[in-house]
Amino acid sequence: MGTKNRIIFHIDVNSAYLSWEAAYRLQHGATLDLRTIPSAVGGDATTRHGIILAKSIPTKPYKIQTGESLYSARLKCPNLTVVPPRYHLYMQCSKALVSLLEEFSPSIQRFSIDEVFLDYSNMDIHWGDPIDAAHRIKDRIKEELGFTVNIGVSSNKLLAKMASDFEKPDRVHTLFPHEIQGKMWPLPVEELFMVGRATTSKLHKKGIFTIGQLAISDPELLTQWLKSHGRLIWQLANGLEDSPIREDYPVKGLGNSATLPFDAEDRETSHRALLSLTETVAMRLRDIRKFAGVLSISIKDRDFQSYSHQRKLEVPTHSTNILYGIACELFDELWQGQPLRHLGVRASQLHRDDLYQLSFFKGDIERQKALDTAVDKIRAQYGCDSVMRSSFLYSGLSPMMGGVIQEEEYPMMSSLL
DNA sequence: TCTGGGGTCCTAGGACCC
DNA sequence: TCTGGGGTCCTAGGACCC
Repeated sequence: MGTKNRIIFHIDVNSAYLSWEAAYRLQHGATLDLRTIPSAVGGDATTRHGIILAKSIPTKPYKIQTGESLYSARLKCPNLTVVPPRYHLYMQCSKALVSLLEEFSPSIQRFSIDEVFLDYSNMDIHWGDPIDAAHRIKDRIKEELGFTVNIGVSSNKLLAKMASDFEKPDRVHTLFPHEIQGKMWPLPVEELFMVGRATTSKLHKKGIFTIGQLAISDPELLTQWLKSHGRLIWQLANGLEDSPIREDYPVKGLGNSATLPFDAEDRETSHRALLSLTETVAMRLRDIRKFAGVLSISIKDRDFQSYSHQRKLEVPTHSTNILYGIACELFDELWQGQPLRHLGVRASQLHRDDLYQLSFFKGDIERQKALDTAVDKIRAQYGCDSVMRSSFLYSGLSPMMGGVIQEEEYPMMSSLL
């Protein structure tokens, strides 16, 4: 990777879930464009998933935040139109976006479902001036896919990402190093990537309110005070960032968690929820041919207090039954008896699933593997609900909890961009 | 019926070893 | 005896991102 004269694009779908929903509905006969009215994509409050996942630009005056409860959003904006999410649709839209972008550069990093970095360095011989090319890309996405994006253009990923966050929608913005003082430093410090709620409040207490004030602070003092994070945000405030576009890199861990439709008050119900989550996690592990080296469970009680417990496995595995057994042991060691709102299961320290160590349990491993393989095949052919454990009948719990099964697992965001 | 679910990375303390 | 110190591994919790 050349360090000089890189040209990086950051493509950010405007109000992604909502735009995708609106585009899909228009293509299927709807006459009203959700993007033109105060509207939001939100979860189902009756099953305690009632939060705002995405909101339209006309909701701006109401100051509704993503992640806020529907209840509170409707207090702020009584005529808010809320539609339920369709994650499979959003993954298809994301995929279509990436496919289109791949025409313009071989070096692309999918940063999240709705954000992509594209390395345009040396691509001007094919597609011309970067700013012109960014406009053409943006316009093609609008025409061919039916939704708008912002494109940020700069010489590194951080600045490109900050640029794409400027005025929306359907815009191309630049933020080259010489523009940092004028365009980025006046912004509130909380708008800097990696400055979240906790850091914002600490910075405010020290009188730092803008990105510029952070940038001219003493990096040594920031480092003493906020450890490595202090140095990181000082560098980002100064536009100093040089990470490469990472086309593919290994997934570090994967997990599923869910807020239950009702509190789990007894051990059996919690175990059943853990089984449901473990089914999904283990199937995903098998799908990417990885063993879990560590299994973690997490719980959240009525007061939103979270606890977690994890264990390194003596023998890494992706067997549903073995992982479920460990999840239950971890749960029994962790749970204090209080009603639980939320449970999670997560696998980390992933290892390749070939070349596993010979052990006394090899016969058992092979037997578990044969069972899992059979179930995976049936589910692939007839759907996830074609095979389920009888304990889920009449339990009020889904046999495979945890969002969407991805077609391809790809790693999501890292703080290193 | 107020508060989701998917990730990555860092820190701090204790165990353990030399 | 009156209290080393460096290194690694493991675990829990918290910060951040979308």
